[in-house]
Amino acid sequence: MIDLKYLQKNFDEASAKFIKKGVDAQTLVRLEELFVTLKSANATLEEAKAEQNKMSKLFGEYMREKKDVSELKAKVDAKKEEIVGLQEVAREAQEALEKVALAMPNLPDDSVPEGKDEEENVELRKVLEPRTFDFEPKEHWALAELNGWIEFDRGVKLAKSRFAVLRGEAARMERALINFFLDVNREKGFEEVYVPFINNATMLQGTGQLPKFEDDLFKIEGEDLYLIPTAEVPLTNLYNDEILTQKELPILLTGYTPCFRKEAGSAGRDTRGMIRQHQFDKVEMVAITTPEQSEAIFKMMVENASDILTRLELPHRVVELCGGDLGFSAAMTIDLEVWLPGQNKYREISSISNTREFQARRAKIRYKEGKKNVLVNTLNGSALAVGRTLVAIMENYQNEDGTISIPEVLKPYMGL
RNA sequence: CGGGAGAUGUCAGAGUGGUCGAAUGUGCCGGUCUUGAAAACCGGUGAGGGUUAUACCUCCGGGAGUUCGAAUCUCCCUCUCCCGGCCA
Repeated sequence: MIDLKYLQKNFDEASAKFIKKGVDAQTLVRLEELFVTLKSANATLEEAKAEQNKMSKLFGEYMREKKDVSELKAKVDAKKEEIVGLQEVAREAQEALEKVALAMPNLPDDSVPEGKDEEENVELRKVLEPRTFDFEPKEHWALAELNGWIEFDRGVKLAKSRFAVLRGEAARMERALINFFLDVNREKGFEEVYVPFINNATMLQGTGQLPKFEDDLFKIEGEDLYLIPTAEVPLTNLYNDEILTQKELPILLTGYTPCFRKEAGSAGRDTRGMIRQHQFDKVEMVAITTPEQSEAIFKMMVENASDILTRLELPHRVVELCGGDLGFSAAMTIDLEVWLPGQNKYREISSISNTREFQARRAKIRYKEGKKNVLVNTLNGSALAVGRTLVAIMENYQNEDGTISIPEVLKPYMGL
């Protein structure tokens, strides 16, 4: 959630920033109006309540002094009726504001490059040279079939399209990758956490998936519960509605979870293979920091994810997202894209974002700075997406006969 | 899933219709004392909104109701603990 007071006081500045993220001015004007309306409705209501409270206290005095209360009662009753109406006005104003405000994306940082979509993202650097093949490298689904690693059709049978089954060595590599990622993250100071894979609506709203992206989530029928689309949800909301001490910050967390996404809007893209599935594994990093700490932690998280790819000897590049490509909650995002020789392009394998106070305001995560309660900064990033790493290993480590070599760092994890 | 008890500030725990945002203890922060620490003593200390700052409003698990007035009474829901059932 954005800071409505900031919006009101610095309207022009805020709208300039929002334009970078593709929010139209009309919506902003409306939002500001709703905020002003709510404030005045509340002021009127509270004034009436103050009068009523005062009269009720008087009532007690009258009773004690055995004075006649019938006149006072009549006045209070009239005031009560007035309050009912005012309350309704205030409630409606509140709902109208929330509806718009909760659907409003985060403001991008000043440093974020201008741009409409992913075409205008900025490559910061490349890490490791892509290997040269003396044969035509295959795409991962072809390799999956040759090696009996992935069964797409049986996954579809068990659930529906975009579910897959990993078999044998592939299943073991999936598990090995999870352990490897968690170990590296732990080395870097992240605490390993195991969380529920099902969270309630309040938590999903805290991190920004609800109410706007309900269609992308798998909901449990008849319950106020959803399958998590990323570990960012449970890890960040671990501290939902809490006030932390400054001493305990920064909090660095890592956890493995499967992720469940409907991605209704993605039909037609990456329909083949493992790139876009309804269920996938991911190891996530989450940081809860003071505003002063978050820049440095953000860099560290990017370095860490890049380091993991380097240890796996997977060529990749570091890309800064432009304003138009930023996600809903992010103030800035850096993606890591891994080289896929079969597809002959770089594909996203990690996304690291600083949401600043955006999620903290929604999830009410604060820390004590002296006497004051201050919103934390929350950051999240993949380290890494497991399924896509498997794909990258398949394509980068393929041999001419279609077999796949195992990366050195994974061998101990696979008992080799 | 069945039976019983409960949900109050960091925690523990009082409060059963008004003067209670809430005793007391504890924790935490600041101070005195001390070479330093501990102990002792003194002071401060819930959250959100609102205001330049006060006023003022809301919150005692959540929601609805009774009442001039609710932490306190009624109803519904959720959660926790104990007993039983079932179970990895």
